[in-house]
Amino acid sequence: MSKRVSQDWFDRPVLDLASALIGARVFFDDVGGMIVECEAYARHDPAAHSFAGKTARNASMFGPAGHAYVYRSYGIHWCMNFVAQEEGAGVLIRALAPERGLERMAERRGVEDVELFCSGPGKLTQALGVSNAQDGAALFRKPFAVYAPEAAVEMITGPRIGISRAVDLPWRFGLKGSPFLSRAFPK
DNA sequence: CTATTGATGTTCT
DNA sequence: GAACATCAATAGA
Repeated sequence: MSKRVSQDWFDRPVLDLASALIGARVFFDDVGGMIVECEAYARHDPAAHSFAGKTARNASMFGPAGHAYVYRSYGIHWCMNFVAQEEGAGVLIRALAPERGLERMAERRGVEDVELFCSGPGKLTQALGVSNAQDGAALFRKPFAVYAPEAAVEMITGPRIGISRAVDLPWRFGLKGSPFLSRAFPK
């Protein structure tokens, strides 16, 4: 396995962080895998939760880089972001290729198909056991661990999913050809 | 395969 | 009241 990163690795502009995260690995309590899909949300981005300013929900986005911002989505799911260098900027982790803790993922998700464990932002938090208890947690300390990519990866980009503002920005990043994406990238 | 809908906490209007 | 960085179940082509 490649090098486990420390806080300074996260301390970079949000688009740089998002592209660096494809091929990186994230584990929570030794459950996780390779990041194959993510999206960048910038400080003055109309689609970002931080656009209208700091609130109780998004406070973690305004904290230091390298921490988690976890929010409730549609009243049901949890979604996890990695906070970047700029205030109010973060990267939504959308899909993982599962590598460790497969048994626990299957239990938490209630499915057997590995491709359904982490192929979406709500799915992967359920598989890893991440919830609002991890909002604001440091990603460079236990029980989290993040590892930089081992080698260069073939990356693709496209419009972000599930938003209605700034829909044309190509700030969704993916590992080309991965079977673990939440959806295919448009041609 | 695509389209539709129910679930439902928090934020926004 | 409406919208929302989602998902699973269901109906139809």
